[in-house]
Amino acid sequence: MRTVPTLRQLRYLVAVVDRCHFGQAAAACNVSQSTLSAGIQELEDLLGAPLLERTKRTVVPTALGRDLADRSRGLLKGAEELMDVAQAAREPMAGPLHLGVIPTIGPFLLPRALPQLRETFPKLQLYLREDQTARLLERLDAGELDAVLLALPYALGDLEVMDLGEDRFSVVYPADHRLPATDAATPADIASENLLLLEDGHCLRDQALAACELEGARRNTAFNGTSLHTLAQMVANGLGVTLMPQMALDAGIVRGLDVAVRPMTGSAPHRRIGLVWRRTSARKETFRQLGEALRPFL
Amino acid sequence: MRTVPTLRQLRYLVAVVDRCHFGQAAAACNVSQSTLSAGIQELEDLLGAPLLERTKRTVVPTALGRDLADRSRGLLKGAEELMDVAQAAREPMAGPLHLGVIPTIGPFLLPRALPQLRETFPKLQLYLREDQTARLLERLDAGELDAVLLALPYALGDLEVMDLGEDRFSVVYPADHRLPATDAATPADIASENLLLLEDGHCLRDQALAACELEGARRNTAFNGTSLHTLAQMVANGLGVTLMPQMALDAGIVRGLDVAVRPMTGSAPHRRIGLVWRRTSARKETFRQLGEALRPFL
DNA sequence: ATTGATTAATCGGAAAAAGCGATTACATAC
DNA sequence: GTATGTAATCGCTTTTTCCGATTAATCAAT
Repeated sequence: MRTVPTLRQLRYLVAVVDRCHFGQAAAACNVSQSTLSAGIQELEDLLGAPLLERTKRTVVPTALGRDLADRSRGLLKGAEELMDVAQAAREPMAGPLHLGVIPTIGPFLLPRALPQLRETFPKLQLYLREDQTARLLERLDAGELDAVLLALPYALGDLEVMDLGEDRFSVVYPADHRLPATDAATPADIASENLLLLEDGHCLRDQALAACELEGARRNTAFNGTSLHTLAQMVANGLGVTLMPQMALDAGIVRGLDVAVRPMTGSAPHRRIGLVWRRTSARKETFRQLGEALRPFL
Repeated sequence: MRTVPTLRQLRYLVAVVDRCHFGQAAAACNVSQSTLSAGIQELEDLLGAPLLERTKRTVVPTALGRDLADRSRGLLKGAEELMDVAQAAREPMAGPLHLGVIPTIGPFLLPRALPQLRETFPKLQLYLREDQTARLLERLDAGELDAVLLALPYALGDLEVMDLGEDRFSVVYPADHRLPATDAATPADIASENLLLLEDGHCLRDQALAACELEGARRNTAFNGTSLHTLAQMVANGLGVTLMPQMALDAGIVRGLDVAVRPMTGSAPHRRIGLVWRRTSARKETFRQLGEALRPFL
């Protein structure tokens, strides 16, 4: 069991490397300059190599110093995470939680679910960010978000997923449309129509096509909607038909519009709603409970 | 800047979680039982949550305790790595180094290079392991190897690669073969022959085929060699022709065999020799110097 | 039930460390 | 030169860390 540097020493190192100034680094660490200076020297003695060049009037970290400072940042972050894990274990449903949501879920699910969430978890401070899946996952990876509420299937990286349930697609078409008013629409019905979809980047676009076993390549791209509300308007104006998730219909997205809605036959085309988080996250229990609380609203 | 646990406390936690016994854990940490006991309590106070269940006579870690112990192991390992990085910066070419080598490089390159390496880097303790690329990379990932000497192209993960140079393929055929004794062989020449290759799993098999722009699918698989030496014997016995890297020829693999060797025309088919290591490795400078020292032997 | 053995927690005091303020040493700017 | 800004050093105090001894609790054997 070798002697290793203390986190305190590493914190000092990081502070100096960041600022190239002992005095300021000491202030940032809330210790005196002499204390910090001594700490750095201990570290250099222990490692047996210089970490800082003190020539001239300025301090410059050596290559080794920079390398070790980088690694130290990681270690310090890991130590902070320990605190987070413990805090989350003590009170899973308290504190700030940064949640990402995609635009085809957020506006429909959250207005219904949030009041109940606030009541059930009064100490939870929920910060929401709405964006497309890819960008939310970037932020999740970067640690800016704690979890993301999105639609599956989607090629996720090394994340943990909690499946919250399915969300079926229905066909929305103009009320005076020639489609026979039978119970359910078939993929063939849709294939013969002018199918309106969200613009590229929305996962719903690909998921809807895949779920209905339709080819996306030869789609009419002249009429791409920027939101599900836009799409509904476009259908009401007779521009074509569209696929709409049940969640949006439940939220009344076609209320007041002169359109008709039909379920789809057969394999019950749907997307799945999932809550995902980093495999290393400190708050898995928090997410699990959050997911359970959201489930009834699907 | 929050208060975080000390590495010392984390070491205590890991020791207890591993052994479920304060006394043994204390002994393993070279401290008294009272010291360790106090350290654990500090940690529990700091985190505000119990890490160990002390009911009955036995100690059982809580779920949180296990989780934190896992994370702590990572942090402690990271701290040890700091020491390694510093040590490697002080004396790059000293200490133990576990190097993996593939079978189509090791037996030809190392006998020539090792004496010189030993002389140039007398303090380097080189431990060698010979295996196929895929398995070496697994061990590299697991931290059992520090670096791997292999042949490219190969689909590597997130590794750093140092290119050491190219290694050309030549055609080896029986001395009495009908091939005209022109200077160089073409891919077409080879395509019409019974081409002998190493058995599956050897990267050389695919690399040779790719470099010569030959399709591998319809190859005769009845005669797969288990080593380049075997292949050379098979050619001498008139079973077909084969592709041999220059490195093996230089090492005299066909010496005493009744075969002929011809270079290949055109795009000079070759594999590249590379030294790879983990992007997070503590000893990049060591590997760089090692690579430079190996280069002249290609 | 009593005794003995094992184990973790607790306590008092010693040793080590971490920290501070003041001072020194050094380089640069004026 | 002198003033200024900076890091290193020194003496001293406070805090932390650690140990050995003791206590309290549990379990096993009698």
